[in-house]
Amino acid sequence: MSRRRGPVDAAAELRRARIVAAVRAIPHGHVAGYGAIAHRAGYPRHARLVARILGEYEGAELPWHRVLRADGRIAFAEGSSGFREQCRRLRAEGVRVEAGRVRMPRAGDDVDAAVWGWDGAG
DNA sequence: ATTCTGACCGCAA
DNA sequence: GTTGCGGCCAGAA
Repeated sequence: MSRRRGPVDAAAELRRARIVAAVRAIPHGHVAGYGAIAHRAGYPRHARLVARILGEYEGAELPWHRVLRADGRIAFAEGSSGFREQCRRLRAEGVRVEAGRVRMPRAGDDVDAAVWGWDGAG
């Protein structure tokens, strides 16, 4: 293949691998923000890259549904198939979703506190 | 190189 | 609570 094997591709693959690993590390029944995942993967300010990568893994074995926006809202447009699917999967593992959003501690102050923050259902 | 896009983020009003 | 806007950065055209 004529696929480039240079350092740029290598770096991109590493980013992808680290981000996927961070997503897989989210415990069952918990959620995390795009930015938090990026930060934890070692790439702060790469929230949009996380979103992009999740899209590539659509359907693959990856708990993509546990990734939400920083404010706890589902990133898909309300009513879209993606929105409904994510909502369904979250509820299936006991996460409380109200009006397309999950209660999350505020990101920004203490990143670590926000990373695996969950809805507090119980 | 330049331009456009996006499952985003933070802050201000 | 909401909306708007600038900032952010990798990928694709």
